[in-house]
Amino acid sequence: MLQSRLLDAAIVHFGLYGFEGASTRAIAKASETAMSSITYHFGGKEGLYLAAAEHIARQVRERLEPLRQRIEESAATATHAEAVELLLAITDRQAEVLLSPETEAWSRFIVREQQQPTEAFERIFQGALEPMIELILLLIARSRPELDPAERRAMALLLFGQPLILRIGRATVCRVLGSDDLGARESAVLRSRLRKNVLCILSENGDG
Amino acid sequence: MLQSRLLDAAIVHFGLYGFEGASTRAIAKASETAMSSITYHFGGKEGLYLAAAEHIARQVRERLEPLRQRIEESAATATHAEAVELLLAITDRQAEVLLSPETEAWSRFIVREQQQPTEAFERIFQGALEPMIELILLLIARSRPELDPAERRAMALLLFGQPLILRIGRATVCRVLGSDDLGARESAVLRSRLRKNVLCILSENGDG
DNA sequence: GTCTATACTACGATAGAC
DNA sequence: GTCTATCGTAGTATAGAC
Repeated sequence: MLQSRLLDAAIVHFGLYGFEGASTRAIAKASETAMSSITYHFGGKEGLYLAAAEHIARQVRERLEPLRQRIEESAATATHAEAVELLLAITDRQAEVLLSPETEAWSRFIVREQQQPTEAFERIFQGALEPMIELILLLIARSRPELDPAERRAMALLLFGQPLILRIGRATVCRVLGSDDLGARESAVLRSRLRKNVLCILSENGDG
Repeated sequence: MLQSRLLDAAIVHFGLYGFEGASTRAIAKASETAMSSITYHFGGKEGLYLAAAEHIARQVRERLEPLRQRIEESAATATHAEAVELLLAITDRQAEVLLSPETEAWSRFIVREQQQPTEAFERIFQGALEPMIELILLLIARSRPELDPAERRAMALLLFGQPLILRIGRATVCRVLGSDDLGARESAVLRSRLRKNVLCILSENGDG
């Protein structure tokens, strides 16, 4: 489908070169169509950009959906141990998604929007990031009810942020692990360590 | 000084718009000079880009230097508690730097290079990131000698990565904290929570 | 709906005045 | 060292054929 080919190419190009740097000619060429198709289907470069943001949000949401349903069903009645287990499931799933090659282009797009938010950030935030963070907050409220709300939010952000280096600092991760890319071995070590970190943070036996 | 004005403007523009998206005309205008000064001083757009990367690496290194010296002096003989204290000092300093407004432009530049590394990444990595991670590794080796080297590297990366959301996910952090920017109150909560997280991870009383 | 052709603007590099 | 002027290339948008 032409529109979907254009959206995929748009995410790659906007992610790599930014809104200004990307060229509608190149996006059209990668989608094997003429540049003016973009005007026709999306109204222009800006319309394509916003549609690309929504395309990303939709796909991220779809990947989260099974886990979200599972959590919404059980969060209200979960014990401390169950809440911790669900939090581990979220961060591990997040790491899995961020480690998988197909999210590379999405990530580049989202990171640009974080650094300099436009209308597109709003769509990605509300469509993908906010639901995920709300889930994390819900589970933190059950597993660490003694913390005050501001600290729970800080904790949610830091938990959510921890796996981000796997994608956003990819070049550094590879260099430090002495590997050209993150294969099964490297991924396993990173995810295992991430899991232990999350567990430590949630049980908080430090003198915190 | 003209060269330094050009470098500062270059970091801002390359960070915002990427290498292709940034315009040498705009950089020259922001530096109140003619575009051909860039050719004269840096040989062209690419030369300016690499010089900007080195400028960033140098400034990051300078900010780390006092802490680095303190750690190099004491790391070899540090007790477990001292090593943990120095690690807390590193991540807290990192958070402080990432929260400060002046690193906004650097961050945008570095993040672009992480996502799509060029020769400029090499200069930033060797000049700024690698020294910092080596310090973290040194201290982890002293505070958690029982871990095998691969896991120590994974731990160093995740510890190093945890504060990154403060800068890279700034738009999300602000939205979740319900604040337009990160003032003293928000920064204090985040840094305090970060400190507790690092402490938990290093003492590892989870079942990990 | 998708194409080609074209109008207009902005880019980087460079030559040459001072 | 810094400027202005100019060249060739590439960008977006749009009109109109089919």
